[in-house]
Order: sequence, then C-alpha cells, then structure tokens
Amino acid sequence: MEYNFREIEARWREEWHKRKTYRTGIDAARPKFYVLDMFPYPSGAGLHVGHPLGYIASDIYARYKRLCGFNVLHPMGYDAFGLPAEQYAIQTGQHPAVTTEQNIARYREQLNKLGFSYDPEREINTSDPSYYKWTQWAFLRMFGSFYCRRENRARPIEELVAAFERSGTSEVDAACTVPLDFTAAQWAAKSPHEKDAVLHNYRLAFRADTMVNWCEALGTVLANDEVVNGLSERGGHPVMQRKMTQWQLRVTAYAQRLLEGLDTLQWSESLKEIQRNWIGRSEGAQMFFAVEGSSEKLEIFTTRPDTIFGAAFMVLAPEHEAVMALATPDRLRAVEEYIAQAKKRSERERMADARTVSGVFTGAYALNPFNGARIPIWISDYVLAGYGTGAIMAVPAHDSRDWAFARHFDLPIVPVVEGADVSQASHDAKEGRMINSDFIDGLDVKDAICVMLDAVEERGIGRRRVNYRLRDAIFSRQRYWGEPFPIYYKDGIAMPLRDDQLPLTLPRIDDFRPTEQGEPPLARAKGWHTPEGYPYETSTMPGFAGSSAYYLRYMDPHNDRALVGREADEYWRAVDLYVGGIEHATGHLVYSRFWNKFLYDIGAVVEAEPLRKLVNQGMIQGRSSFVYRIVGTNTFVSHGLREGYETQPLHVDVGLVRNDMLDIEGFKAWRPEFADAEFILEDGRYVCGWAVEKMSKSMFNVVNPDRIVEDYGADTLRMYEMFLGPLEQSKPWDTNGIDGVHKFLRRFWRMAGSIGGAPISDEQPTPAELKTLHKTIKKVREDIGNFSFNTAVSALMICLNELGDCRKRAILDPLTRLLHPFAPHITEEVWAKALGHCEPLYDARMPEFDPAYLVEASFEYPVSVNGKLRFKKELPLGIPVSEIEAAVLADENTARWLEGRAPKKMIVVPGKIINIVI
RNA sequence: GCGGACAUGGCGUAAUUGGUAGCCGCGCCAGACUUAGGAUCUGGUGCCGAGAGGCGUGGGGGUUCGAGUCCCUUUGUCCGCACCA
Repeated sequence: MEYNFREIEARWREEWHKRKTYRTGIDAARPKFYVLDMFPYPSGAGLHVGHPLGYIASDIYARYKRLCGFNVLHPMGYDAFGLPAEQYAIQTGQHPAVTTEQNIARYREQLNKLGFSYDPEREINTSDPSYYKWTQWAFLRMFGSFYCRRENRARPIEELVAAFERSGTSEVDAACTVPLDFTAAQWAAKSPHEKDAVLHNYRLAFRADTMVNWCEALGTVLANDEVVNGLSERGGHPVMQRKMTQWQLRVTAYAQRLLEGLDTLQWSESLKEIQRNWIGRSEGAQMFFAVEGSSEKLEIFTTRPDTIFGAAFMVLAPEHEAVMALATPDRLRAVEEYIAQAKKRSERERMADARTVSGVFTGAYALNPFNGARIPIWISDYVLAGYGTGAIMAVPAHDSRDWAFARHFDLPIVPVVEGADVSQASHDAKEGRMINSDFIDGLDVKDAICVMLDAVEERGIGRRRVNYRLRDAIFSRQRYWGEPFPIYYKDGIAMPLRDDQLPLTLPRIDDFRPTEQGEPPLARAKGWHTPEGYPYETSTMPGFAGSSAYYLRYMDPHNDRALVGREADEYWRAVDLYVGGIEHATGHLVYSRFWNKFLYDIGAVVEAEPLRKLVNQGMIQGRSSFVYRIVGTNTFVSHGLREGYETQPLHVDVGLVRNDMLDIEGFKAWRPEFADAEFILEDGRYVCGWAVEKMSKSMFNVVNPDRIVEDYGADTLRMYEMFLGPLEQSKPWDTNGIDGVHKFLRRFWRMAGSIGGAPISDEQPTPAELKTLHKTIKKVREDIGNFSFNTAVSALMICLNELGDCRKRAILDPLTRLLHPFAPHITEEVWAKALGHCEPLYDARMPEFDPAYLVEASFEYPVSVNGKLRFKKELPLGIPVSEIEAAVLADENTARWLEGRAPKKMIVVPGKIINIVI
C-alpha cells in the first residue's frame, strides 16, 4: 500500500485534536521541560518556508523530551500588536483588529498543518485585553517603583517619598535621569507639579524630555533597536533626532545586572557579545574643568584620565546645554549656525558623512585642573549628546577622532605616551610609558590610569565612574494599534489607574491617522477619558511591551488574578530551551531580561534569568531562478548556452522551475508578455540560472510551506528543513533535494507501515541489525542533544540503508519511537496500525541502551606506521596498554607493514590511536 | 575602523573532535523494469591519469608520527557595532 501522507496526516491532526493529546498540566511526579519559540507577528503575507525552521526544531526537541519522560510545556501564540496592521488600516480602512484576527487564523491553520505539538488551550494573543491587562499591570508596577542602588533592586516609590520627607536626598541612592540634591524642607516646599517632576526623575516607568528617534513618515518615535542605519526598521523611512516628552523605561538602572546575568546563561558567545556591546560598559572618570571667566564647571567623561596632560581642546556636542552660555559674542553667530545645521541633518545624513570633520570654536577656554593650561572649547557633532556628559577632553595624540579633528583645524597634538609618531596617526592603544605628564611621567599607561583616578578623587576634580552605552527605552508610540497606557492626566499630572480598573481596553476608532494637531490617533477616540472626564494617555506601548513577559503567561494563561500564579511559576520556573532568530539580540532579548528582573525584584516571579538556553536558528534565504532573454527579442536562451548572446537575466517564479528546469508552458501562461516567448534549449530542456537572495515576493523566490505539505507532506517538510544544514546556519531553501527525504519516508513506510506485505515478525534480530539500531539510537540521541538535527536525519537514513528490508518488531518498535520527533504523523500511523500498539506513542518511553550492544564496547584503533595510517584494529575497551601492544604486534596486518623490520617504539594512546615507529 | 563567525566535490553538507577526507542527500553517468514519467529499483560518481600512481579541505608557513581540525600569516565571504570619548 502506498504511503498516502495526505490521508495519514489529516487523520492524525484530527486524532490529536480530538484526544487533546498535547494538553499540558502541572504534574509534580514528572520533571518539567519548557520549550519555547519566539512567537510570530502574524503578517498579512502568511508563512514562507523559512518561518517554521525554528518551530520544527523546537517541536522535535519537545517531542524528544516527552519521549524521554519529561512533562513538556510547548506553547505557541501571537505577537499581534504592531505597525504593519496599522499601516494597512490607514491604506484600506480595514480595522487592525479585523486584519490581525484574519492573519492569526491563517497562521494557525498553516502551523497546524505542520504537526506541531502545541497545547492549543495555552495560545495567547498580545492584543487580547485579557492578555494586555498584565502588560498594563507590569507597567503600573514600574511606574510605582524606583531603583534603589543600595539594595540593588526596585523598591516602591512610596519609600522614596518617605525618604524625601525625612531627609531630602541625603540618604537616597537611586537610579535617576538627572542627579538631584535637596533637603526635606525643600521637598516639603515643592508644589505638587514639582514633586511629580522629581518623582518622574526616579520612577522606573517615567515621562521625560529626551532626544528621540522621530520618524516623520511613520508619525512616531522609535527605540534605538528599531532604527537601522538611520532608517526605520519597518519601512526604511528617514529618522530625525528630536527632543520630545516621552514615556521611558529606566533600563539603564539594570545595566550592570543585565551584564552580569549573561554569564549565567547558555546562550551563544556571539549573542552574549552582542548584548555586552549593546550595554557597552566602560570604566573611567567623570571630571570637572573650570571655565575661564565663569563660575560654571564643564563636566566630561573619559576612560583615559592618564592623558589629561595631552588634552589640547575640549569638544561639546552641539546639543549640549552650556553651549550658548559659553560662546563669546564674536563666536556666537558661527556657533548658532553650526547648531542649526546639525539639527537639520537627519540621523542618516549625519552617519553618512561621519568621516567629514566639522565643528566651530566657541571662543571660550577651559582650564586644565592639574596645571591650569588654557584649553579652547569647541563644538562638533562627532561628540554625541546622548553618551557620557556630551562633552569630552580631546587628546589628539591618543584618540583617532580627536586626531582627525586636530589635523583639520590645525590644533596642537602633544604626545603623552612614549613611542608614538603622532604626525601620521594617533596612538590609541593603552600601552606604553607616560611622557610630558608631570607626576605620572615614566609610569606604564595602565598604572598611570590608576594613579590618575586616585589623584582626581583626592583633589576633588572628579570621581571614578562607570558609563553605559545602553539607553533608557523610549516606551510610548504615537500609534493606535498597541496597548493603551493605564494612565490619565489630572491637572497635567500623570495618574495611574487602579489594578481593578484594568484592563483599559483599546477603543474602536475608524481613522488611524494622527490628528490635525499632530496628536496620536487615540486622540480621535470619543470618550477616551475617565468617568470623571480626565483624559487618558493617547500614546500606546511599543511592540516589545507585549513580548517582554509572554513566556510567563503561557505557564498560566487563564489566570485572571495574576500574570502567573505562584504554583505554576514555581513548577515551570524558566524556559529551558528558547528558539528564535538572532535579530532580537538587542531588542526583545534585552527588554525581556529587564522586564523579568523587575518582576523578580517585586517578587512576582521566582527566576532572575528565565531564558536559560537559547538557540538561534539561521535564516532561510531564497534561491531565485533566472531566465535569460536575448536583448531586444522575446527569445530566451538556456543557462548553459547564453555565452555569445547579449542577455538580460529575469527573475522567474520558482514555482515554475523544478530541478532548475523551466516549465515552459507554465512560463508562457505566467505573464501575457511571455505568451509568445521562444526558447533556445539545451538537450531539449530550458535550464535556469540561480542565485541566493533574500526570500521575498519581488524576487519570485518565496516558497510556501502549504504547497510543500500538499506535494510531499508535513513529515517530509519537517525532515527536509532539518536536513538542509546546521540549524544555526543561514542557508538557501532549495526544493530540489526534497525527494531524498521523501524517499526515505516512503522506504520507512514500505518497511514498517504498509499493510499487506510480509507480516511484522517477532523473530530475534541479528547482531548486525541490533548493532545498526543501537548505533543509530546513540547517534540520534546525541545529535538531538546538540541540536545537530541535520546529522540526526542522516543517521536515520543510514540506518534504513543498512537494515535493508527488516520487518522485525524488535527493530521497528524502537526505530519508530526514534523517528517520531521528526516525522510525527507517519510514526503514529505505524505505531498504531502496523505495530498494533494500543497505548499512544506520545506516552512511550525511549528504549534504554542495551549495554551488550553499545558501540563503545569495542574500539577500532587506527594503527599507523611511521605516521602513515595503515589499518584499524578492533579491540575491547578498557584493556591495559601492554595488552593492546601485544595484540597489535600479533596482528598479521602489522607484520605486513613492518616488512620484517623491528619496531623502534610504539605510541599507544588508549581510546585514540596506535603508532608504530620503525 | 572595531568585534565575531566562516571557507571542504557540480550543489547542500559530513568527518569518532588531532587519526584512512568527502558519510547522507541532490545532481550526474550506466543498467533493470516500464502503462515513457518529474515513477521505482541496482550500481557508479573528488580531481588528474589508459594504468600504476599522483594531487587534493581558499593561499603561504609552522607544530606533530599524523592537521579539514591546533598556531602564525594572507585572501575572500557573511554578520554585529559604528564617531560610545
């Protein structure tokens, strides 16, 4: 009987649904295992063949863990808020809630066809009020908290207020936007608005003026990770720097813990490194420079306090607030012009000419705090307002950017580290001996830094300081399709809703554009205010809000009293395996860790780092096909014959190409312009060219998984996606190879599944069959453990090759279990129908190894003579070296290779190699 | 510019982690069967050479009895960060 995958797969989809096979609950008797995928944003385009790669890998792992006896939580849901649905709504008038619901239905159907073992009752949707209630709830907790540096955790804001009332800022050490200093009396004297502003300076979710990435085309601000090369990640629109009042999350308060936590995670080193760079910790000194003729001090940050005697000039960012006050009257106009020009330039323009040196002198001078030397103060956009203090001391001899600036404006370049020719380039390395540097002359750079840090603190010039590149996350978006803030405004003060007022649901509106006054679309909603008439916040939360704690919600998705109940949290605790793309390295994976650390601080969850192991699947690229049209004609020449013609390559839909051969009739029907196309064939066929490109509609290289499932079945698709190459590697999709995997499943079916062939026998397997089986079990278990699914699939194929035709239960039973994670439908069918098991395969345990057949029981020693490998000698494991030597010398092969000569020595590495030197 | 990863047949890849390079699959070649197909099965397939044999893991050098694997150097590809003081 043929392998009818359509019928088999439909049947088991139905059975799993009916039996609620993958329903998961707390089971204290079994160890738990939590396997999670990064949930998708349900875009209108549906899935292409690249999307399920990670889902297939995680499902294989989840099923494997179940077979090993674990209680596996393996859920799926939808990250449903987001910009594309809203953009689509603006264009078509279709409400995002409607399109999102349609898209989710489509995704669910597509995923369901792939045989994933998700618990359908745990599906979540971030745009569902019962879900975003808890996003709002977490936001309110952050709003009501500050970060106590002394306890190194978040504390209720009421404690801070109490401290202010008691003693002002004197006993407070808290993360803040701007350091403040006031007494209890001064606090008491503040107006409600002033007190509110002070508290926002400390809240973990707060409103403040800040430089933001403003995207005019999208009409919203964007977070740093949503801006790529000065363009918006979504849509690629230009992004400007602009000062605006925005909600923010004080992620910087957690910078150090986010950094340290990385060491406890089983993530790839490269991903950890990306996060370390993103957090960007640097140690140095904060120093104050007096300004000539002014009582104001200029505050700078440097990692190289040792080079202060080489400070030739100071540079301020154009946005620095002291700039206008510093500029002397004769320089004022030049300074103003420069600032105006800098403001006009978009982030992208600024980056584009990063190498062009520009700046103006302010006319003012700072004084070197060590020797009183006059140092001219300049402004330039190579100094960023957002990092450090927005001001630097420039040491052109030892910083390449300062060097370029000094060269351009002909400023002095004084070396303070020995052995550098600073006329050609700066000497940036932190090595060498100090010169021209007063009391630190002769010291090594590293020692000089330490001595200088002490000197700076002793003399009251400044203090040691750690700076982070990480910025606070801008948390409001001027959009409609996101979580509403549970905030209303009373006399201009942001007030939180009470927990029992949650969720604050998103009102229906039908025009999604900003208002004429430039307010967000929510300002159009009628009745968008509290019952008392106080207006609600009109911004909504950004995409990462809903995805920051979703893994917790899966543990307890229907709980309406807590984000996650205590019992569920303590049982499931953390995600044991998280699979997703590397593109979330600096976005979701930073925000999630921050969010969770906060929840941990307030006692809402029990784990500080809940994403224990992370595997990044590679991207599936497209494999585009080309036809070659002879220029000026409608004639197409086959790939191998195009030399000698002037041709223009045209993308052709990969659906019209099979094994690189063009379906000519299909091609003619594809586009009216090709209806009368003519072809120059090679060997009677039209061969297409190909190239690896991003999988996208415009390249006509999108492969839809539905079609693969239709043609080959889900089991084939699953195995082939794994077979394509290492999970973590990017690789192009190429349908060409899929027959090999499909053939394998057909052979398995013929061997184990088909009814009507030879009966399944209870005969004892031969030692060779058993050895093959156990070798395969060992290999597949190891490979799944290492996420090396491609080699696991190979091992299964080899197993069938070696077994030939074997209808023995003792072989087929374990083999079916072993194959099940990869090809769940066919194995269920074989298990129940051909092997006649009554209990579900789902509950079956993996067979234990039979030690008698372990491959390690013996070892094939490679024997080399004078370094040339000659043969392999199979010997039992664990015998002493002397016996190995004797056995090898007695071997007839040895005699042959020695050719009568006596061995000078033997090198025996137990379990490795035997070398004879003659 | 800085940081990271990678480089193996016509193609995707594998290599007991320092031990006979090329497993498995695609493609290709030959054969069988055939209702002629983009089905199935069997065998072959790194390169050069008629053969013996030689050469082969981007290039060059090194360590080692032995290197795809380790070290140095160089070239190329991909990714991340990019005036971060």
